[in-house]
Amino acid sequence: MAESLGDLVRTHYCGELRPEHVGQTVTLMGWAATRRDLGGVIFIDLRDREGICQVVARPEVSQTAHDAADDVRTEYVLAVVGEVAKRSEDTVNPALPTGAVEVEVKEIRVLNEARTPVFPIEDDVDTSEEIRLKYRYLDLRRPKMLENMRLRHRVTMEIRRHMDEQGFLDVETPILAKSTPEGARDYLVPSRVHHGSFYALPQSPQLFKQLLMISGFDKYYQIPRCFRDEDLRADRQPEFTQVDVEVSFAREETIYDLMEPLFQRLVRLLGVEVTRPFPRMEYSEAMERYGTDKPDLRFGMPITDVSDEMATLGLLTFPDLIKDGARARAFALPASGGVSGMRLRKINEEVWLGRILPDARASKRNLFTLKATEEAVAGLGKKGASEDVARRMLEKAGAEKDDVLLVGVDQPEPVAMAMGILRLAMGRELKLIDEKAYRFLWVTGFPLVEFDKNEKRWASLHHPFTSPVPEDLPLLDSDPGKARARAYDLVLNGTEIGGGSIRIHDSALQARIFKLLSISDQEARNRFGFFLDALQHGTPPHGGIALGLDRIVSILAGEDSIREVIAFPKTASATDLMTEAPSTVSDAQLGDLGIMAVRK
RNA sequence: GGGGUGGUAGUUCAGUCUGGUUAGAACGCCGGCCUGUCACGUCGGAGGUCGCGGGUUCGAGUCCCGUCCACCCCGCCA
Repeated sequence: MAESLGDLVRTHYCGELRPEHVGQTVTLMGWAATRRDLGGVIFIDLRDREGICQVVARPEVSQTAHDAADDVRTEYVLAVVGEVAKRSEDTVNPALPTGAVEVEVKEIRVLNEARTPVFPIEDDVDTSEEIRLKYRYLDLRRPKMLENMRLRHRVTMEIRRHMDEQGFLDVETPILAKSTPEGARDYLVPSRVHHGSFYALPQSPQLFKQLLMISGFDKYYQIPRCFRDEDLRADRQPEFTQVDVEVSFAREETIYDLMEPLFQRLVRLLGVEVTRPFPRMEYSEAMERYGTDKPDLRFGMPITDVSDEMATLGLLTFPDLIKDGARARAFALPASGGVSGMRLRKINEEVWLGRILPDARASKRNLFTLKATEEAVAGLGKKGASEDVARRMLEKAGAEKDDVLLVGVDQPEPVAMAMGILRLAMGRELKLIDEKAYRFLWVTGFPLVEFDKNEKRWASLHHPFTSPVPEDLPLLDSDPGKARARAYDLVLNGTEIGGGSIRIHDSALQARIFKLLSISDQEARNRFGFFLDALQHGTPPHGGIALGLDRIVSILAGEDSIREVIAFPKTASATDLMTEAPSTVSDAQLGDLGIMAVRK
C-alpha cells in the first residue's frame, strides 16, 4: 500500500552522493531501479534525475525498513531515510559515480507502487520504437533519453544567452496564422466564428519576422514551433522547433558573424572547439563534387566528371554514354578500405535501384570499377580500351596506387545523385567518417527558382521573399533558372541544420518575383496583400536565418533520428502512439465549426 | 502515391525458405532458499487471438490474397 509523503523532505539527489557525505543522514526520493534480495540483506538501486545510488536495508539496522524493502518492486516510488556510509574496499562499485558510498536505510516509505514496466528502464535496450513511443513516459526514464532532453535544454539556454548578449529581442508570433499558397501543405484550424474559414499553423514565422523588421525591432529571434503537413522522415516531424532569427541592415556576413560564434558555443558544450570562419561552398560546386547540396565534409572522396574519358576509353559496355547527354562521374575508394567486389556491387545496387531508379531499369552497367594498378590498366588494354585514357581518368579522379575508381554512368541528374549517395554509403562502409568531428559548411549561391515540371511554372527554391543576387537581376527575364539567390544553408556533418537569405525589401522587386512565379496580382493581393502594403512603409534591408533545433540537438547527442531528442514525438504517419492523436471528434464539435467529415 | 525491412510470451528474438505431435530460448514476472550484492546466486512456476481478415489444404506461425501498424528511403518537405 502506498504511504504518505508526510513531512519528509528530500535532502539530496541520489546521483550526487559522494564520500564527502559519509556520516550524514539523508532523505532520498526516487524509483527502485533494481532490487537484490540476498535473504538477510536487501540492496535497492534508487534512481532519480541525477543518477543512481545503492540503498542497503539490513534487519539489524531497522527491521521495519528491511520488511518494507522486502515488498519493494521495480519502479516503485520510494522515500528513503538513512545514513551515508563508506563502502568497504571490496564492495566499491567503480561503474557508478556514487559507487564509493551507500545509504544505510533507517526508513523506507513506499510512496507509490508501480506495474511491472513493459520494458527495462535501461540504456542500450533494443525495444521497438513502437513500444517505446506508446509508453513514452517510461522511455523518458531511461538515462540516455534524460540526457538528450538535458542537452536540449542546455542548447536552448546557450542560444538564448548568445542571442540576448548580441542584443536580440525574443518576440512571439501567432500560432493561428494565415494560410499561404507557396511551400508545404498547411495544418489548418477551422474558425468557429467564421464558418468555412481557416487559420493555418505557421510553417515558419517568415512574414511576421520580416514585419518586425519593418517595425524597427532591428534584431529579432524566437524559438518557435513550426508545422508542416508533409510526409515524415528520420529528421522531419510534423511539428518541429526552429531557432528563428532576423536582422535589419544585414548582409550575408552579418548572419555568418552571428551564427558562427553561436555554433562555437554550442559544440563547446561538448568540449569541442571549431575554428572560424566556417568554410563556404557554392551550390554548383557542392552538386558537382559531392552530388548533394549538403556535403558531409568529415571525409574526402570528392566526385569528378570523367565523361570525356569514358566516352573515348573505347569500351562498348557503356552504351548509355553514347546516348544523348549521359555523364560519367567518378571517385576513388582508398586502397585501405578493402571492400569486397561483392559488397560493392550490393551497395551500388541498393543505391541505384532503391533510390535513384525505383522503376528498376538500372543494371550493373551503371557502375564501372577500375583498380589503380598497371595490371588493371593493361587488362583494359587487352579488351581494346585505351590505356592512356584509363590512366588519365585515374589521375583526374585523384586515384592513388591500389585505389579503386568507381565510375557511375547515367543521365546527369540521376548519376550526380547516385554518386553522391554512393560516396556517402562508401564513407560509412569504410568507416572513413570521424564520428567525433563537427564539420560546418555554408552553402551559398543557390538558384533563385527552379522549374516545376508538374505545374509548368517557376517556383522558389527557398521562398518567394528571397532576394536575387543583384548582378543576376537581368536573368530574371532572360534565363530565370540561372539567377542566383542571396540564400545560404548551414550544413553540419552532411545535415542541413539551417537556412536563410537576404530578403527583398523593395515592393517593386517583390512584385516582379511574384510575376515570375506566376502568382497573379490578384492572388498576391489576396495572400500577401498586408505584406506588400507593409513593404511600402519604410522597409529596411534585412535578412535572417532559421535553424532546425531538433536536428542540431540530435547531431550533438549523436542520435540518428530527431525523435530521440523530442519528448513526445510522432510516428512516420504523424500519429501519437501514446495519446492516439489524431482522433475523431463528436458531431457536436464539428457542428460548432460548421464542418462535416468525409470518412474514407 | 511508390520501394524496402519488420510484426511470434511483458520485452528481445528463434522457428516461416522446405506446412505435420504439446510453438521454443533469454531476460523480465510470481513463489521458495540465501547477510555484501551491484547482470546477485539458486530451486520451482506461471505466461501465447504467432498483427488482423479471408483463402488453399486432411492439417497453416509456415503457402496464397487482402489489410493494419512501426521503421528506412523516393516523391513531397518554399
